Amino acid sequence: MSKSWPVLNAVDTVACCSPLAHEPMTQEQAEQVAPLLKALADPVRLRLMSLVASHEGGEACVCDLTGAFDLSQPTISHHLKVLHASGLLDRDKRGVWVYYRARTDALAHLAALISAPGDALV
Amino acid sequence: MSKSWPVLNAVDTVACCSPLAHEPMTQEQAEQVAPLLKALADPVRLRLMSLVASHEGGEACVCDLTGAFDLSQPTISHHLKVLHASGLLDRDKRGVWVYYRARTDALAHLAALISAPGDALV
DNA sequence: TATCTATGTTGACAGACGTCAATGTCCCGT
DNA sequence: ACGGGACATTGACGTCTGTCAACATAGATA
Repeated sequence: MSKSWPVLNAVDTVACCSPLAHEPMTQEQAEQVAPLLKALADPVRLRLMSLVASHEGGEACVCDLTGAFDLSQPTISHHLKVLHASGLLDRDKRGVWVYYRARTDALAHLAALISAPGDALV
Repeated sequence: MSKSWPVLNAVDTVACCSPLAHEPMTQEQAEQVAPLLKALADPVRLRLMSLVASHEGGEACVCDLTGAFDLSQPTISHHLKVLHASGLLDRDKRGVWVYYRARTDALAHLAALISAPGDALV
């Protein structure tokens, strides 16, 4: 429980710490990273991330997304909020529409953390 | 909804499908992958994976793990069961002890799926 | 056989989570 | 100013999840 480093948000923590298998994670690191994975660990949110990331221009408005699911609009809005709050989606309101964009850097850092040792981090 | 490919377990699905941002995931793919992420999306299980993966020999018995947490032994056993059931940990009973080993291939495939397009899959 | 030790299982409980209907807010066109 | 469309928030509901105490099982050893 050294708690020596400065306060970082979840994405920064993912960016700074070692791959899963290189050395044991501290409890603090785990508690910072787990919410990011939890945000991704839902079928609807996984598809939302995928739809946004693969959409032309790298961004999509809510109206592009709701049609892909058999869920109510508030439910989609809720999932987008979770992804935005965790730092995996950027939010940009333009006029009446709200556009979401995938934080590919956050995804890449998460991927680097999960993968086996030997994978370099930025 | 082509549902044309044969039944695969979660790890195989991760191995076969495209990175998150390359093309939209199908609902079926998302429902196969999400449980893997959900298994990782807990601070205790993240640290368990990290402890096992970074332990000498690449494996660790339960007795090596329980001491790192302020949790009861049944709780650790429960988390290990979740990780094993999802295919992220291999289980090997030798005598009285049970050894767990990280499925680095599954982790690598998960990481490849999460990361941005351009990352090749095996 | 009896006992000890390492690990898993069961049952119960509080809290978190996904979902929806209803409502609210903001912006644009008329 | 008014009305409508795009999106968010609220409150409620059932379900899932993490945790523990108690108990069960299986292997080693005497």
